[in-house]
Amino acid sequence: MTIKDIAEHCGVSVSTVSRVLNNHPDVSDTVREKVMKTVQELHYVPNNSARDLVKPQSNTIGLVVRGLNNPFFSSVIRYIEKAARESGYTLVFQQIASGEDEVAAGASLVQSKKLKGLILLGGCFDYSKEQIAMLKVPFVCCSFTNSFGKLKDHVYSSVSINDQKEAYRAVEYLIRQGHRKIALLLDSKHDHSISELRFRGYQQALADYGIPYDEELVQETEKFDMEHAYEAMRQLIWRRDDFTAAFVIADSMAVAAMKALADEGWNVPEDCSVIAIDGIQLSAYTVPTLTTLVQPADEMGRQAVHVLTEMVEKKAGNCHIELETSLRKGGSVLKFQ
Amino acid sequence: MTIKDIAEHCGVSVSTVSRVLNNHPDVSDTVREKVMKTVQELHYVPNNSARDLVKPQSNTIGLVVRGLNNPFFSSVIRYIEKAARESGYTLVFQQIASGEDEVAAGASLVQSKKLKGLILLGGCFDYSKEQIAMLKVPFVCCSFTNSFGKLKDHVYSSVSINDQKEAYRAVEYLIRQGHRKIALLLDSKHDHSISELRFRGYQQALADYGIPYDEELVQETEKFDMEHAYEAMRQLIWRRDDFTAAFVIADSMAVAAMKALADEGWNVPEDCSVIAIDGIQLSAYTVPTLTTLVQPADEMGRQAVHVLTEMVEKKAGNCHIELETSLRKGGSVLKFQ
DNA sequence: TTGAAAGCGCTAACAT
DNA sequence: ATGTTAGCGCTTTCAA
Repeated sequence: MTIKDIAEHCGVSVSTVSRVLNNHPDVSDTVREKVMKTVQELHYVPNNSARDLVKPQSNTIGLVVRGLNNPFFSSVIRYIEKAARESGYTLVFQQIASGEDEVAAGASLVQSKKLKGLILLGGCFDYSKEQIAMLKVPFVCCSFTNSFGKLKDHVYSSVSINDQKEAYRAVEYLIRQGHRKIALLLDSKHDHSISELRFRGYQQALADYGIPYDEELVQETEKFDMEHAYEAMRQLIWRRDDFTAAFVIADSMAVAAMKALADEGWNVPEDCSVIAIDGIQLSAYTVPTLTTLVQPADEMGRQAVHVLTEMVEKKAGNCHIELETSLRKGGSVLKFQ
Repeated sequence: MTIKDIAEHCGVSVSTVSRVLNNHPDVSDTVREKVMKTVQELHYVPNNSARDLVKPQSNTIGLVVRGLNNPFFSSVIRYIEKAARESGYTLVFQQIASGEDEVAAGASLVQSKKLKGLILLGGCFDYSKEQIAMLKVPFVCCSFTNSFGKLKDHVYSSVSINDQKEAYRAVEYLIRQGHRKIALLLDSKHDHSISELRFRGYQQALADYGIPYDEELVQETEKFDMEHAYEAMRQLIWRRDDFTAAFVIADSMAVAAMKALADEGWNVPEDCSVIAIDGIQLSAYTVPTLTTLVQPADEMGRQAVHVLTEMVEKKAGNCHIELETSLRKGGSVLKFQ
């Protein structure tokens, strides 16, 4: 079933059918209707490969995800797929291990699939110009920005929260509840990634409120992972028992940390308040409900696609969208007296 | 950068380059090496659209997911993508709302993208022959089978647990712990889907152990969703307070149910034991840890891809793989005295 | 072992 | 407003 069959059925030429299919204006209504009807009747579906071959680019955008074990990403992916589909794009989707190079993976995907654009979800923060040059299509960094690289703002786009600022808000919230011994549970202090940014926010909040930085209260998990977060929290507890609150850099890790606290006989929030950033659905159903700064996953996904398609369709250039979180008050934070 | 450029660079014809690229045997080693080297140097990546156009089919398989708000599916998707990639296939991925027809969605995806095969994750249980005929490529039902349809086993493949049997096991486990007043929290009793199968397992376990079926202990949530599960559990509690255990058909819903119990002043497991089926990572970190029958998400994903590629490559025909869950004992179930 | 050439289904320039 | 036709990049006969 090809365009030729349709043409023959209607007694018109292939180009006319093509015009109808592509909504070109210069086709008579009679012909247009007839073609449309035949298309319906014969269940004709255009062959995308042929289309892609002749068109300079396809109608496909790529999504390269780093760190799919982050439940927060799952929901962002949902919204990205939804937005892409609704904008008439197909999504090809590839996840990569944390050690791999998402730019290289993306570049090869772009070339082989003739992608119109790329969304990188959860990537690195230090791309170089050379790496970017490999990509050759518009791309959007989703949930992160090039904070540690030397890229100029106008060579790439991003949609994310301001990690440092939001971490600051989280810690500030604890401080305003009276806490001064505030532990921090993070991936790594120097990973040139989200973790490092949130670490800075933590440090700055302490500094601004005149609380001395205590290195022993900062616990790295090494890996972004509930298992490691659980273990890390236990280690922290064994080392110190004088903190009254903890900021954990992600909801999933916070859930694991609360579990570790409970297993060690600590009550949350009476013995230790916990706050995090993300706002996954499940952390609203823990006991107690996790207090967290909710990232707008839906808007993040939608904006990522929107920004990308605007660039792809040349309606707009690169831009950087900074989203705000919203505080979801749970039961995991208590005023400290 | 096309095959022609490579050919010119090497002073050979395009067909020779094509042969090298496709691992055809009849190419001299000298030429083969030279071509390979040039491909590397020039960073040549084949244009898939052109390839797909000339080949009867592409190297792409499709994944149609129904019900992405199920966290269990997130991990299955991960493994499916991984397995597909490692087998040399690209994955296009589309989610559909619960009201939509995944077979129609799949059929159109197949035709437009020239898919070699399709994986349906979390679909209906009552496909008809006519629907299946639309698909035209091998497909695998992942996490479900055609239990309520009239399909013959040999016209489709499936990879899933035996929902009825596993539900039976879950309830049996509670009974063996001494429980006799066992509540059930499910999606719907008659949805021709997983929910209904697990409902049957529940009923049968009760019957086999001589426990009368008590309709009031069965609570439907209407929607597969934590919010609805939470509300449903509260309704159940308001109606009855004499059950000592509950079987919830999914981990995510069980977490919400435990929260509802806690919010109503019930202690889990002292006042009510809870067991579920799925085994998502997060439910291992609730307080208490959820006791659940863990579905092997990794094997499910891997097998789905394996079964599909075997069919696609004509190495094997349709088959049905039944996976077993494994009991993960948490703290949510207590012996009833 | 290699090359020449046809053609996959479609779009768009060009012609009418 | 519609038809004719040249390719898009690749694979695969067929011929050498």
